[in-house]
Amino acid sequence: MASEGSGGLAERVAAGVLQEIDERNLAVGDGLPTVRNLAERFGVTPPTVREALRRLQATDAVRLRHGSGVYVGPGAWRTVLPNPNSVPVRGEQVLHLVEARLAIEPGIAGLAARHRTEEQLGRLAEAVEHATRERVPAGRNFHRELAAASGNPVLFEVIDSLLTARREEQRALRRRIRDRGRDHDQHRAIFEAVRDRSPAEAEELTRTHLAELRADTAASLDTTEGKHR
Amino acid sequence: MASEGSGGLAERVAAGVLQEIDERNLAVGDGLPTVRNLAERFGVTPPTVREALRRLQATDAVRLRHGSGVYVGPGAWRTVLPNPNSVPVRGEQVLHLVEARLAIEPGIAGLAARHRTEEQLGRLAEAVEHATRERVPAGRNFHRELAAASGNPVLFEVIDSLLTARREEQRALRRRIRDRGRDHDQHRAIFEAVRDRSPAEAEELTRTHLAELRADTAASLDTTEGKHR
DNA sequence: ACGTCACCATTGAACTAGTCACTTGCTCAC
DNA sequence: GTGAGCAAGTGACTAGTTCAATGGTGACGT
Repeated sequence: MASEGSGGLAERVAAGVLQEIDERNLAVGDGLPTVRNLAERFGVTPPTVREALRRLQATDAVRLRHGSGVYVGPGAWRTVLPNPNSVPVRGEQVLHLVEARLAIEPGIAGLAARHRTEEQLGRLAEAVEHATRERVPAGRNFHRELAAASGNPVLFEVIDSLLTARREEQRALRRRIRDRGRDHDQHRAIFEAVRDRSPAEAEELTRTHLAELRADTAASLDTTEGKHR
Repeated sequence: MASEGSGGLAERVAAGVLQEIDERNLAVGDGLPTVRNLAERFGVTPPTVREALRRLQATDAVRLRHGSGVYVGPGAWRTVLPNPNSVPVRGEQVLHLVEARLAIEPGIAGLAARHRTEEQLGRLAEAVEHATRERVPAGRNFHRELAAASGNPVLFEVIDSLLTARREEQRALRRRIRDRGRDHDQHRAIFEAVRDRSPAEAEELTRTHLAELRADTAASLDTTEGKHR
């Protein structure tokens, strides 16, 4: 009796849940009805609802907390996502990842220097400070905040996806190849260019920063894979 | 009895399936074991396997064909994906989408002019010709081939994601605002710059091409939403 | 000998019914 | 007031079964 949409039942339920999130203007963290409730609401059984929720969970559109409930996640409104299914990856791909950032991020830095707000600048400053103080991972947060300061959420999502993808491989690589000091100095320089609204300078600093990262990555790959190639 | 990994059973099964795809060097289109087979192999029941497969289906890592079997999809090795759950979107986001492309694609055109192979050039030429001949959507294929010619699969995935996301909204917009003739001329000009290995020219032509698209999109949004804002 | 079509085994899709395990909040003893 | 513990609610998973789509196989007609 149900409307014969396209695709399976689970897909239609997923679309329905998403539609409800949109119509009721639910925000991230808000709770959804229980699985059983959704099941009878859509005229299907719990396992089918679970399939639909798994599909939405893959893109972080919903979050399932065992024993608690189903909640809205931040992935519902994104246009581009990192692949949540990390297949082990060839070293060559890590290099492609860095080169993609080298192609994209300088322009973003330029946009950030032009369109940043005071609040975004503050968050960027905090990222620089935090990394200097704590001596932790550093890079990830800085580059995310830089992308956020561009004012374009889609660009932020792209950079966020590139930084998230293959995070573990990147971490393993960077652990042995980079001295953090230079990273921090370069980050600070980029920050200052953004603060002073100097697009060209921010762009160029970001380009050299990532070019060095690429060179280090390539060098590391040579020494790592050189023996069996 | 199973190893207490992290997350639910379905998540572990999904990881296991993915691992098997990787270990057995399966290619896109290859068939996977049946649901029942996978179920007993992982020591779970069919519904749980189905949940895992739904999760993988969301990113196009596997494809389920009713009555036939489960097959490997192209999404298993991607690093960035378009959001498969299209929530209706505000017009402002469409503008952000175009502006993101404006920030990213010129650099890609430059890379394509530098690193293109003859085969990639041929595919790009075919995209231009096909659009001119058939008078069909055009843009999508051209920009995809252009990104492919950059030689960086990650950049291709980024552009592909931006073109896929909100495809219907973009189509609806472009239908009324663009005369295809100018699009084709500009595409052809970009193609010639790539063919002649002129990075700077390819970059600049792409920039103006997308800048015009952005302007048209912005104008269209004004007339569309102007009345109720 | 060759092509066409009906048939059927295989396989995914979904349901029903039920058990298990985790979370949370409330109650009650201290 | 505070903490331990109980109990209701909820998601996670199982087991067995029915339905529907696919794709190959073999009979049939040409």
